Amino acid sequence: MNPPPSAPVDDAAVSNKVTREVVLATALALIDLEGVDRLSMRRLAAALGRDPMILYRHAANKAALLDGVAETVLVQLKVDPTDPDWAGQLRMVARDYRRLALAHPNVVPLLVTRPLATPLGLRPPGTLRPLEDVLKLLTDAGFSGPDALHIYRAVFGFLYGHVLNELQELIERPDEVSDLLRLGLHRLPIAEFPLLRSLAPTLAAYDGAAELERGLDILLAGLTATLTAPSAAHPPGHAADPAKRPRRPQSPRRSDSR
Amino acid sequence: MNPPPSAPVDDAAVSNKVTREVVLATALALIDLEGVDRLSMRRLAAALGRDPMILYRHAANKAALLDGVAETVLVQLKVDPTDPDWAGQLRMVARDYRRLALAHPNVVPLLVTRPLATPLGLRPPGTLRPLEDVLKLLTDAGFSGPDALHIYRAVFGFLYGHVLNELQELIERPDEVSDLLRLGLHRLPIAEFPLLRSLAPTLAAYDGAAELERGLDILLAGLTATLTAPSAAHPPGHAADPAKRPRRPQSPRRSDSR
DNA sequence: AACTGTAGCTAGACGCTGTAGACCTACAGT
DNA sequence: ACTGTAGGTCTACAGCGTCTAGCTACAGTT
Repeated sequence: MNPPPSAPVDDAAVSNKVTREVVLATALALIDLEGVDRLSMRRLAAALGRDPMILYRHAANKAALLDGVAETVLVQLKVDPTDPDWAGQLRMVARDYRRLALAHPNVVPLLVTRPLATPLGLRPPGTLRPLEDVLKLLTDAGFSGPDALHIYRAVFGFLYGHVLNELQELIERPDEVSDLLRLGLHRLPIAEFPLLRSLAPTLAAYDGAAELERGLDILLAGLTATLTAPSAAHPPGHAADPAKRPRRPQSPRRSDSR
Repeated sequence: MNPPPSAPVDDAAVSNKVTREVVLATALALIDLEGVDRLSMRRLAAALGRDPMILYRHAANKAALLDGVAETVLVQLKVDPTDPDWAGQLRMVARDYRRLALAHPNVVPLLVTRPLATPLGLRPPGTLRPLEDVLKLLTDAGFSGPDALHIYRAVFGFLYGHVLNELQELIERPDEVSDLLRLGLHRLPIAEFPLLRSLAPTLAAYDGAAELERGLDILLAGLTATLTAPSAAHPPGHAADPAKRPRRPQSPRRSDSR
């Protein structure tokens, strides 16, 4: 019955039914375009061609609406909890998360900030889906519950941090030629920030994807070394070897209620 | 004519000169107390017992004022770039950062969010001080500039992420007895989030300090393994020993420029 | 002694914000 | 015909950030 979603609702496309999805999609579009703090209920309503007050039919208040936007981005993060290659799967999730963050940089503040104000159980379910799925992935791979949680925290913690780092370095004035100028580093007193200034070319050549992979290399190697093999001290030397993964055969853990 | 208008809301001694430090300190106090979004220019001014417009004498606008608050917190992060034990020094910085974040949880959104809107060179200098100092620490230890930058990014990325993770899990209703209730996990449909619910006790028993140390163990070990000569660095495993750390007589590059 | 400059602060206003409350309309079920 | 409900609108209010103008107190100059 529904005609295709007809998403491009930017300038008052009227007469469309205003569903929650449309509201959130439009909000996301506006945020992508102008940033979070330029989004007001009235602007959003104007983009929908409606009265501001309809919005409150789909979100209790503005904060809830922003939670919804964060959720719509985060539900795109698919985890396959049946993948036997847990490390590879985590890698893919990490790449996916990075991709989402780069696609919606203006939403990242919401992504990292909103959960700080909301207890776990009250967060939008779409936000918790990846957590649950990763836990399933890891427990099925043989990790204990607490270890699975530990790995989740380590990987996603690193992921949050990486994304924030990468986005921070993205801000620049691309019209400038010299690296120093693009990054605004010329404003820094040379005497106080000699190294930072001298690293301008390196800063400008930041390769987020590679950096992410290297971090994951280290993290995953370290995690398996400390968690799965109880006695093995980590053998350093090589870093990237996504193919081999030590796996402990174990009967799949059933979902137990407490 | 008017004696100071009315009762100072906070502990503001009214007849005090309103300096930038006082403004920022009061703003920080208000944020610690009520959170960032309850801070308005008018409230802040009221806490100072003054007209809102004085604030613009010390900050160009509200965003700049928030930058100032973030800076006042961040300048407390001291790095000793002369410490020969670079890994130990990074550990201490990490612990310090975590301590600051826990002391001012409401400021953390500012800490991670504001740099996203400001190019490196335009950030408040206090914000960049730790970066420069860590770079000095690492280059003095023999790392190349790009490697130093890489290590900085890895450690601080992890640090950002860890702090966000830890603060997220802090939110709860402590009046509830059961872990499930405290975290609000009882609201989640059991069928969809079995693992998450079953891990309530583990979630509740989160030990942020230990988690940070373990992450640093992995990260620092992995970094030294991949970046320097394959000579073994300090052993991971157990963490807390801020006093002394094994030192590596490093050869490659000693850039002692000044 | 009067004049000017300036630093610190205040008063008022403007346009914008989030959202409460009343109200309207169209339609479904009884 | 009556009632309930979902969707939508209008008006209004308190609060927001910040612009402009102005006040006071004092320094230095003439």
